[in-house]
Amino acid sequence: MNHQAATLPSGNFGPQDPPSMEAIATSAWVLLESQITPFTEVMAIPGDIYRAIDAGGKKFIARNFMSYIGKNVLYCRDGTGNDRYFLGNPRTFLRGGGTIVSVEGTEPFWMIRSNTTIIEAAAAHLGVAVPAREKKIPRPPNAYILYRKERHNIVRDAHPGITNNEISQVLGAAWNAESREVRQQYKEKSDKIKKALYEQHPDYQYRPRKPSEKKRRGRRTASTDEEIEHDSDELAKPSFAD
DNA sequence: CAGAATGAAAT
DNA sequence: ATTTCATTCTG
Repeated sequence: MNHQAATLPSGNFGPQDPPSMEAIATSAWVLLESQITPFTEVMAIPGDIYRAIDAGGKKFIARNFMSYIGKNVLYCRDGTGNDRYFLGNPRTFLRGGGTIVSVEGTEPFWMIRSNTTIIEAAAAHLGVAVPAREKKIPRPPNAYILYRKERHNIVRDAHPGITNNEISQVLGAAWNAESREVRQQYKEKSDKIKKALYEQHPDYQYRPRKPSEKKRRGRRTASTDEEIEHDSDELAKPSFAD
């Protein structure tokens, strides 16, 4: 990191002496990237750096970060008085206690609960690859899943009162006993389905939830009383001091 | 939701 | 190496 924040040209510099906007954005990204952890959902960008980056650079950074968190992102100005901006998924901002207000035809604004003032929002739509409301695309079924799906009812009818778990055991054994040819056929089927999915959703990407916060929406489980999920909010959520 | 089976894909 | 989730449905 040879470029420090202070080194970055702040504000305006003539078009005659452009220190390469690309270089600025790139070094800014390098700097920002260092603050990314597996739990990062929101990135804090120092005001001077933010202002030194042009629209293209912001887009560039936004894209990079998007690929990190796999979510749509939005720039927001910090409303707590700190000279910095946040980049992250709108939902995360909401979770932090803020409110994003979007007036028709206008760019979205971000408001902080404790603040009556509307904070100006920066660059909104990154106008790309963000299908806005991309519904959750189910991951494609693998060969065995297809196999099981097919015979589920069959086995079910053949064994009154059989439980699903048992069906899984039965079909699991059947699957392993199946010839390579047969399994290969299902494999091809699954590949075909997968391929179709990728064609239909070019930007589809499997994104498993963070290990251990599985099928649990909103709540925290302390089954064994182990360490409670160290909230990814720690870093994710901009701290709003009242 | 857990769970049971397998496998793909992500971390 | 480990974890999620895709399929299905009862408990």
